[in-house]
Amino acid sequence: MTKTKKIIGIPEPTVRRMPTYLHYLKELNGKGGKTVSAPQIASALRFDATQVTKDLSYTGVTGRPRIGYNLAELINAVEDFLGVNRNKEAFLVGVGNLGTALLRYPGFSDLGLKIIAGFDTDYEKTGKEIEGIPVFHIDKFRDLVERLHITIGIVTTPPEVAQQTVDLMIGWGIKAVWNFTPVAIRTPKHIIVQNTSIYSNLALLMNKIKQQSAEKRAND
Amino acid sequence: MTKTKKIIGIPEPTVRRMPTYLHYLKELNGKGGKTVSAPQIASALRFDATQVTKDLSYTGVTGRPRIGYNLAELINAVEDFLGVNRNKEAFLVGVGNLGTALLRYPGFSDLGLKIIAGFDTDYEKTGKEIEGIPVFHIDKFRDLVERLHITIGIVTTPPEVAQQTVDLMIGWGIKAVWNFTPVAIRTPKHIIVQNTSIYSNLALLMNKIKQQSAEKRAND
DNA sequence: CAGTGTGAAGTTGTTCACAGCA
DNA sequence: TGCTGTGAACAACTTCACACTG
Repeated sequence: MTKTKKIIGIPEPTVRRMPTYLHYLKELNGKGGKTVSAPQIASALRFDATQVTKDLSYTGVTGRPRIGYNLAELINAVEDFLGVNRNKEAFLVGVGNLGTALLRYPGFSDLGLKIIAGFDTDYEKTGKEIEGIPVFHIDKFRDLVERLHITIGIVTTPPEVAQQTVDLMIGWGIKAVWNFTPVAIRTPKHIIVQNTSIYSNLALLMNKIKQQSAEKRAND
Repeated sequence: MTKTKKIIGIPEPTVRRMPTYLHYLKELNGKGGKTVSAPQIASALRFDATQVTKDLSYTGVTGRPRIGYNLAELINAVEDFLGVNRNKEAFLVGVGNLGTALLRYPGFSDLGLKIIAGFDTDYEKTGKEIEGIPVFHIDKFRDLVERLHITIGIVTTPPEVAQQTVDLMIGWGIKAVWNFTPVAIRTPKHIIVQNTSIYSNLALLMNKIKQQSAEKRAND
């Protein structure tokens, strides 16, 4: 049997919401909370209570009626779900504005990602460290990926060179790509790609604004 | 009649995809293309062809069988849809790593957003310019919002102060908030909020990686 | 035919309704 | 009574099927 078994099947929106839960739960924990209920989470986060229950059920925790979930246990379960402990390492290519900001960003470790090095083609940018993370010339990428067994590549290059950068990265052994450019990247099917476009979110914002003013106009 | 009419009702995923279309269409245009078909777009972007057709239909353009869409016309329609021309102005609060990167980001104008000024509480950061955009102390916010009629606020503060920052901004006249913190912000219902969490995307990436290794293990 | 455009079917995600429990 | 947990109804989005056109 060659058929690939589908193992988990967690709804994508659920995964998206997990970091939000984690953030809130940690905040609660910081305030000394011991238990938390789904309705409580829902009202704080403006989610639907049933949805919270369903989402949390994917982590495997089980709560108690009238009481809710044990906070520490729940935090652990969510962290486990997100794989915070696995502590994956990544390389980042394209040390421009966005790339630099990501290198400086302290929060990735909260979700178990550590950026080990940055790379660029511009010799002006290489040879330094940013927040303790070294920036190398792209020439070093291949060698370092192999030696350090890095499998995740973050792409923050200009869009024009995004595809060729990813092609190279994959050739050099990268298995998962986090793409911050607006380019729709082509990869072999076994490569994991996560696109993160600030533009999509901006488009949503602008559209909401447009819609609201249209409604206001219509109701005059 | 006080009932609020629902005017448009465009699917959110469609709005999200629009900037991707726009980017690809402009690229095509740069190469001298004159027409483009939905299947062509779909194969380049790895989308479903019917979905492309449906998405584009929301812009109001109409294509021709056997030929496709007029490229220039289509780009115009998509830009119009996204409101690129309306050219909205925004203030940004929290000139840290991410805030600085956003101030430096050249691409927002592609979608009609212009960041006019940055604000921070830290006097170390104020009084300078970043990429030509002045950074003021938060004390100046209220006055400038009123004088310049700014309605969009971008929040890149530390999470701990995100809620209070937004409360202030709204008190001072901001109508739409683009929130880059992981905090679920509470606002009056007439305020527009767009959350953009890098963590959600990272969670998605990590989850895909986890799932893939689970599948591989299961198929051994 | 190779494309547009659309109504209908299928799939995925959300919300409701309620059984079970302490 | 206030919560968990779940099966069923509902809503949103995607994909399919096909009629239509130059």
